[in-house]
Amino acid sequence: MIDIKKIRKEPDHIKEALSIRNDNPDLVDQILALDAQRREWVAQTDALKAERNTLSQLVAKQKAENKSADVSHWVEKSKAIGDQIKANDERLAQLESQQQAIVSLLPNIPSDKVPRGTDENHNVEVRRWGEPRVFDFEPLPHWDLGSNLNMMDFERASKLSGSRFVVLKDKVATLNRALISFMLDVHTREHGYVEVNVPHLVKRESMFATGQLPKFEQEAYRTDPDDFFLIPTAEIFLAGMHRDEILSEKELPLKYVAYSSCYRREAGSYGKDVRGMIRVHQFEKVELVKYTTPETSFDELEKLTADAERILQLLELPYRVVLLCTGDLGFGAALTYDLEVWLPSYQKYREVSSCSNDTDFQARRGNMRYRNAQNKMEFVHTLNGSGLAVGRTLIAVLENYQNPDGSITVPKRLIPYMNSIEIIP
RNA sequence: GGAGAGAUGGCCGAGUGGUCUAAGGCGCACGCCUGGAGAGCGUGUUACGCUAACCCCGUACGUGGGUUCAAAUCCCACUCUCUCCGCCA
Repeated sequence: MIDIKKIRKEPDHIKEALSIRNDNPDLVDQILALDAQRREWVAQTDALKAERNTLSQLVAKQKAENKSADVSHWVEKSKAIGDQIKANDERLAQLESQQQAIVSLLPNIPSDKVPRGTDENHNVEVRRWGEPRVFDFEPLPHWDLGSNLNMMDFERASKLSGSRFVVLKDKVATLNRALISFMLDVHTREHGYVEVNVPHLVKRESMFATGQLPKFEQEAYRTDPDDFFLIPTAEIFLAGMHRDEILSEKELPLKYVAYSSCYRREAGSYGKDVRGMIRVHQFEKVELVKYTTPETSFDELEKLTADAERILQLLELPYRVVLLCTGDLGFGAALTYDLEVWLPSYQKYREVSSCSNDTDFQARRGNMRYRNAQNKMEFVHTLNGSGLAVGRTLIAVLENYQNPDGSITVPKRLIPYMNSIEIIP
């Protein structure tokens, strides 16, 4: 959520921010018009309430002095004011909810460091790590590798659940589990994150706080009675844990890591990545979230990104880091680095992590504050990033570590997590 | 699913119709005191509106509605939390 005061003070800045994000800048004028009206009504209604209070006090005083005093004059006047207050309050509530509805549709303001651009073609590559392997045979895509091993089953997945699902079996299933444990261990033991195990069902307001709602309702799965949402990422929970709380500066930064399944409808991605398990309705992810002070959040984002990168380095998977341009930035993000791993069958780098600084955007929606050194309340900054998307990392391991005979060499660091198996099958 | 209890400031907690934004305590921040720390003393400690900003001032006791001249306080509905029983991985 963007601060209404900021919108009031620098409307042109916000309009600019909206238009470079391919969003509608006219929303700002709508908001300002509503806000001006709203404030006028607040002032007017407050004045009426103050007047009524004075009258009430007069009545009380008169009655205290003389039980039988005639106060009907005051009483009548007060009654009339009361009716007006009631009408005003109704109108005010209306204006408030209208304004709120539009403000909650505004995305975060991009940081100055974000390159301008309309779409992903304007993203800027920041660095590369590792050399894509040169194959002396034709590398297979992961769906062929998995099916040939009889460890990846798309037919049964779609028979039971439909398209965009996958069933992992045998040692590929174990490899998947190995990746999860490995990632969690590195982040908790070496990077100082606290492991959290989260519910996969959350209330509507939790989806609002992190920015998934109201704009992206069609992306989420919802349960019919009870109105729960299946989390599209553990971020919903991690970045919402301290909702309506006041943290102390001493405990910042807070660092959490959670492994969870993620559920996404992938509405509007028809025809995209239809083969394999690159884009499925249910996948697993290890998610990193930090709560920081405003002063340190951008430095902490660099560290968080490095923490995620470390997983790829330890697995010796070649990747690159991309700075997203304004047009490609997510709803709540002020600055985002994507990590993209090399996939031989695609001859391309594909996203395995997205690390963002959401600044105070989520903190405002979720009312998450801290007391600074001057004892003042301030909104915290929240950051999040995948560390990493497990399914896509699994794909990267299969494709990059494949052998001519269709077997898969287990990356060194995963061997202890694979019951010492060094090669699949 | 059945029965009950509760929701007040950063926290605990008092307040059952007017002088209550709200006692008392704790925490925290700042100042005084001190060689330093502690103790002690003093001041402050939410949001919105008004303001260039500060002060002042006004409004606000889970949410919404009702009764009343007047509601934290009485009535109704809702939401959420907790306890017990039942069911259950």
